[in-house]
Amino acid sequence: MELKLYDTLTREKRAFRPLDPARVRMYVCGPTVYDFAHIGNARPVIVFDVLFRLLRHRYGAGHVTYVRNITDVDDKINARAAEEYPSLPLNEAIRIVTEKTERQFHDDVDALGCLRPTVEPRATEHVDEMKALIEKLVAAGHAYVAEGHVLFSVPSMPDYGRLSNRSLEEMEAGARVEVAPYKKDAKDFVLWKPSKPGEPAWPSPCGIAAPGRPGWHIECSAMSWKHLGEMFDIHGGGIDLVFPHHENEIAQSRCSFHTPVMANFWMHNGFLQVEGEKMSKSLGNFFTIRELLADWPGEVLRFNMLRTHYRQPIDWTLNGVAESFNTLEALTADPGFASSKVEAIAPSVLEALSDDLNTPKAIAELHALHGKGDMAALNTTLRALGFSQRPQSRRRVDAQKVSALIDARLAARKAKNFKEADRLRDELHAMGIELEDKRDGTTAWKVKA
RNA sequence: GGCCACGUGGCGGAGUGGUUACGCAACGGUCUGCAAAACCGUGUACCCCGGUUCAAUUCCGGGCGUGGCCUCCA
Repeated sequence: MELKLYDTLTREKRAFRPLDPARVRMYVCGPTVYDFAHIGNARPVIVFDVLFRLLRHRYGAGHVTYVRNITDVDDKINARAAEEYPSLPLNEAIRIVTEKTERQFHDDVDALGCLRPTVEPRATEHVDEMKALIEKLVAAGHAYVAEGHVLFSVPSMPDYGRLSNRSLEEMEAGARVEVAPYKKDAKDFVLWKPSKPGEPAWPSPCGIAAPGRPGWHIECSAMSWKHLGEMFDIHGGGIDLVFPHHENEIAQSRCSFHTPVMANFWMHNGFLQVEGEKMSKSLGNFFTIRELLADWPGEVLRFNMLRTHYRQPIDWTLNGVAESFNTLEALTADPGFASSKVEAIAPSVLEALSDDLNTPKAIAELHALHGKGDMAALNTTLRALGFSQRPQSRRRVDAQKVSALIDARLAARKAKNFKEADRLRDELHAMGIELEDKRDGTTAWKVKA
């Protein structure tokens, strides 16, 4: 069956046909590395990992190129570096912050069962490409130099705004920010700006004497160009990036290369709330991936994320995660799951995923395989979806104490002192220990989620 | 204010113009000293108001609610 994907640009679900089936190309906006990634950041990483796996399955692992950038030049990074390492030169502090954060990010998403992208380009290693694009845009009349800045001229692109479905006139009316005096038009955005002393700086393009640094959007145009070409198949990210980030990427890339589209499919994952409220530090419901991994296995977090379709809003709740633990534990109970490393996607699951990544449906199909007793298909499909191990509770227990209590309970049972036996079981239960009396007279136990 | 999503049983969530989604939880049963696990069984829900229709949760219009973007943000 064919793969159908929803395209934000055309607002329709349609058949996916790669420009070149021998090289399917996907770009996803990656993290700005200045702090631990939060659970909202995890959503696109997991969602597009599933898509990456699906594309590899359909076109062959060697025929899919997945690029996810690392933004390592940004005001927030500078601020964090200055704050954490005030005694170091800023550039050195920045390097420490970005490298450390990148490692943390990798550790976190590895634990979530995500494959590494084919390429993870860093913005600071693509400044030459950014400058080349900026030069092209100026030469083509789509950008201009003003007071050491280079600005993209939004009115120079008649169909600017198609992705976010807003017309130039509408944006005119909605302008709320104070307009910098050097801008020809309020909507124009920065491609290059001067660096303040001490800030990261590179020789400027377009004959600007003072050193500068790139604007926010140009890096993605540059890195996708370098690694995927002038046009490619899929561009993904969070729905909040539609405007202005992706809109501006499109403007930069299309006006540089005179292409009808930048990517054939624009995919955006929905937002995440926590316990029914917007996640924010002030509400105290802000969770980093790292914090959640302390309490829950990564595969449980992954499963919980995939229970909701990627375009739907997701309400991240403690109850939901606990339910995911139980469900995933049941689905991975077959001993064959742990022993086999074979990956394969069962036809029913493939069909669900091929319908715009319908992961809730796919999970229902996993339950159907489980119900039918088709454990081989279930196990290999789970692995293909990135679930590599059965969830283990993160509760810490004193195993010696547990076995002592269990021995005492077995003794009490033998003596038919059932009141004492039940009391001991309750005590263990309070510690999060679930008992299972086997037929052979022994007692197995496990730690609850 | 403009633009855009979403609103299904206790919870998650698929899907459909007329037939049981599925899962979790709960409840009943088998099993057990009692439990747990496992297995069997039990749930007729689709925000509101109009319209179209023989028939709407499903299509159309309006309303209400929630969230997102318009400024850094997945």
